[in-house]
Amino acid sequence: MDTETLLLSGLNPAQCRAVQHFCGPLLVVAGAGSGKTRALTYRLAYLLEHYRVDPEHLLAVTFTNKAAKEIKTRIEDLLVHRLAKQQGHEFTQLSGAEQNQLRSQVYQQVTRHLWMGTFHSLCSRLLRYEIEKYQDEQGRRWTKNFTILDEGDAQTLIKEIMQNDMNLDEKRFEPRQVRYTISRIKNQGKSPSHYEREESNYRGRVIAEVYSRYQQELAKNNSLDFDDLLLVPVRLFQQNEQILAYWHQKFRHIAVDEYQDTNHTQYELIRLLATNGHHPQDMAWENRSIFVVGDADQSIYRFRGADFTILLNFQNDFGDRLPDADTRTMVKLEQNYRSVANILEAANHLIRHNQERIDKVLRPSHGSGEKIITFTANDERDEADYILRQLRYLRQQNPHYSWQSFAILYRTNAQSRALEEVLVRGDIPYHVVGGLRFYDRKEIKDALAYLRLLVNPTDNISLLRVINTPKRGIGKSTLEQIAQMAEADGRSLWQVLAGTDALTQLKGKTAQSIQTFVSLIEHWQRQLDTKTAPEIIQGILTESGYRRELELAGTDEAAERLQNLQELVNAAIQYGEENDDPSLLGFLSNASLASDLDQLEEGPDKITLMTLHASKGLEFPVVFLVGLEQGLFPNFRSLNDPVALEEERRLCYVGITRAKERLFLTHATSRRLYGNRREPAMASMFLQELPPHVVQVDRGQTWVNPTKTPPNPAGGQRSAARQRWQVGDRCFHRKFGVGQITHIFGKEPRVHLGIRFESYPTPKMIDPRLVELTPLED
DNA sequence: ATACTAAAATTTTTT
DNA sequence: ATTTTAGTAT
Repeated sequence: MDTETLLLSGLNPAQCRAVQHFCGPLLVVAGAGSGKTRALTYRLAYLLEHYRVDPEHLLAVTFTNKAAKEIKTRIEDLLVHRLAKQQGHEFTQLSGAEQNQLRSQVYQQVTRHLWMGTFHSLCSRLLRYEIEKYQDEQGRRWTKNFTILDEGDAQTLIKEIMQNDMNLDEKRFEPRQVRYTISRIKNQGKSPSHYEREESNYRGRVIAEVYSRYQQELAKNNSLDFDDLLLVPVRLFQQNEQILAYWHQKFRHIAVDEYQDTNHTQYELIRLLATNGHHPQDMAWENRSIFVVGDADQSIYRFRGADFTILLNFQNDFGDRLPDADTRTMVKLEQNYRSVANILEAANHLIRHNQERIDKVLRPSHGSGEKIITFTANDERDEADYILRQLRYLRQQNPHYSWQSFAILYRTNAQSRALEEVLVRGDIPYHVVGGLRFYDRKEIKDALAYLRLLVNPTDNISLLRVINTPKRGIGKSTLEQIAQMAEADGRSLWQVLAGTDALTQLKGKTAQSIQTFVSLIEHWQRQLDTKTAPEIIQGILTESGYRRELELAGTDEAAERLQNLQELVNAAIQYGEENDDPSLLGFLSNASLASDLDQLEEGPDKITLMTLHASKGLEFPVVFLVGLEQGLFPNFRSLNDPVALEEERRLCYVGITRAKERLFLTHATSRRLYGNRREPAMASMFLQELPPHVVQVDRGQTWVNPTKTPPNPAGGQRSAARQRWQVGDRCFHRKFGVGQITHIFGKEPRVHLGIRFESYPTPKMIDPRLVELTPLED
């Protein structure tokens, strides 16, 4: 079988057209579940294998690091099979050693040369080569050891500037808001003075001032924030023709996934690389291409600067004006391979309520399936209980469902707590994606700060983080003195500490502590070229006393922290194995840019809890979409803003289209917020926007799948479960034995019983509709 | 310099 | 309700 057949078999005609695309622009409009990742992967493999493109010339931008890894692996798989065929073998029949040999050959020749990753990771990689040629409009410069500030660090820095340097009233200027505004200004490519000219009111002047000081701080710390990571390459390309020319000729074939979530800086970057600054319509596209994949209906990152009109404008931007341009520069993938027809119909019907979109429908490949179930709960606890019951029931009815088959999706991270409590109680294995990232944990940030300080001693933020962690008796007043000395002659904190003048000015004990700290750091710095990252981390943890402090604490929390630090060492080892020339710098970038989703490995069998945003690109046989309440989802901040409301609807569309077989939509009439109850909560408008004939309301009398016969967990004794219980009643439970009712929670028919069992020290909470409970006569 | 206590803020989504 | 921040006592 030749390459052509191998790579095109099993694809539909539209997918084939996308895969076979060689030069010029192509927009692939890919609805949810239409095999877009597959098309992208095969296209890249096809470029390499069929058109013989040198892997050096490919640039592929993915939305997550995980997606990049996946696509790389899949390309490797395709190429490995192909190579085996060429040598007259069937890959799967080769011995393990031979398979590994082929894999390593493909890796050495092809995949290791690919530039594939998120915008941020690709830019940080490019900047390790180029940043020393860059200077900003103030003439400030950075070195390749720059630190990447995460969102939290950026927030803290802005807050410090606002209260320490500028004495601003926090009531009038919320640091969060200011950070957000500055990020927006930066993404529009505006300097502080540029912004001030446009917004010359008081607020505008203040924000411009914070922005200006913030950039100054970043430069002083040799640091970049997430926005700079994208902006600096763009500026560099704009100010230096030769640099742009180099990268333009290197990246002859550019592919971008999730193009609808591209922001203006990212767009500019792609435009520059693809066109070398020429007008795209004057471009000669021989041996060059720009290939983007996206779906405007799944654009959900407007708050981060994403603008889906960039996708809608693609053909104007990169296409030509000839009459048949549309058919030559666009492919539509509308065949959905993921979900049953009922779910697709609901998704199609919902999204049609949006004004600002291009009409498109997803065509089903499967039968209608079960109806979508909606359920109204009393509160978030009741909602979680309902899900627990359904989980058990579905598992019991369908042996092919494992825990991995289920996902619970919600609008806000805070909603996970109530769900988790019930899942723990119900003994259901689960994991939460998002929320607190691994790299955001205190102990991990501390360890990373040590590493950052080693490679980038000008990084004051990291220095301040570690100088007194663990406690060394170097306190606030000492640091203030040092900061003043640094300020006075424009040195960094490290330069002052490492210099001789600081020690002479400070008192004996403090000076001693500082001397010890400085020697430690210098000691580790000398190891940078000889030791590996994991070795250095181990050294830091031991020699700094960090590990000992945790060991002495002896609490569960400390034990967990030690465990996490060990995980960090493991992560560094793994990074070393996965990368050709592993460097500490690379590991640090990786840590700054890793998302929680990237950590998500194929692990033990668990159900998944995550936000709707995090679920993008994933699929599950059964999806529970919870908290469908007006004000929560759609979020209250979007209720008066039609544009924001449409984004919420797209988010709902994304959620619905994650489901392959079953979809459950729940809402609660009352929900806890800030500790007090907020009610009544109206059902989400999105529920009214679903086509009624594919929806089945679950009223709770039958907690079972209403389209089938009710289950009978009590084995014909269901009437027993219907009994009205009273406090003091005695009962028998299959597992816990004889007990007595002590409490009744909730009102019929959804009650929970507090039961004290003779065999159990504390009262158990039992749902009589869920477990068999036989009444006993006194 | 650090440990403890009271108040005040938090919740939209994230590379 | 929980978690972060500011203030005070040791």
